[in-house]
Amino acid sequence: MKRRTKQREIILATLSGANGPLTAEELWQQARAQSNNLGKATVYRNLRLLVQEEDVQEVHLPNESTRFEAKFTGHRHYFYCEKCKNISFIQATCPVAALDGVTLPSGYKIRSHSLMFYGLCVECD
Amino acid sequence: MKRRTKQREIILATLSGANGPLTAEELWQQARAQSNNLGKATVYRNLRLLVQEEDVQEVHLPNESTRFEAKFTGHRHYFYCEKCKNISFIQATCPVAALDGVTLPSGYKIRSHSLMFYGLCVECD
DNA sequence: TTCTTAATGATAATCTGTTATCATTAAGCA
DNA sequence: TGCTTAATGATAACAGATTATCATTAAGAA
Repeated sequence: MKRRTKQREIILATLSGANGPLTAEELWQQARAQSNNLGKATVYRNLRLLVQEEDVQEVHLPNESTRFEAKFTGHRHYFYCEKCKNISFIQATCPVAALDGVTLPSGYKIRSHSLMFYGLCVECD
Repeated sequence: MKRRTKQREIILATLSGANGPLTAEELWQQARAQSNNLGKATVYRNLRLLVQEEDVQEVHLPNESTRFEAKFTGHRHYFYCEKCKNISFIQATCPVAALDGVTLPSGYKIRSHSLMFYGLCVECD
């Protein structure tokens, strides 16, 4: 039977507390603060499991390896700070949402989109 | 001294003729049609060179390895067809451009953005 | 045309991210 | 508490993309 482990709790808690999507590596580094001999394989194993169970979702961003974030049902975008290199969630009315479901003049039918901003975050500006 | 080779011409011509950004692998496959024993290392070498000289630019898209396209000075977006998996350029007024240079309420200063559409292309719809 | 050497093609090596292996640990039912 | 076995931690193995190596080829000045 499936077991509820301390490690999985920590992994999910770390993701839930993050203010942006994390790579497996970043997650491992942060989660180790709670469980100092946490194995990297355990992080990958649990991420796969959590994604299957839909408690966690993958995020694919330009020029970045796969990131993970705790389940979020809304629509939001990401902000990459060119100085500190951190990626955080950003709250802003989506200026593109109106296009979803639309067929462009060229004949392409849009089902969804991915929008990412680059610039300077609050701390770095 | 730097030499103008047949291989580099073919690589650049292939990129210029493409209707979307290509991965090094795709570029290699296509360019080999013109030069059937073109080496993959040559493709990588020339891509690096062409990027340095700014005749070619890299494009980083979500969940995709680095792609390359011939220099283009405007602003455009990409369309990923969920059926045929091809990525093509798309012409559309940018609904996000107005945000560039803007500082959001949260304090994030936007310098640029990356917008990508997912859906069905003309051939697949 | 000849000659120098930049560039090439083939392939081995490297790097990064992820998965498999396996002995050991611990979740949680009896 | 004891027992079964799912899950873990350490590490080797793997996969894909990119770079280095090196003998060979060919660009282009003389």
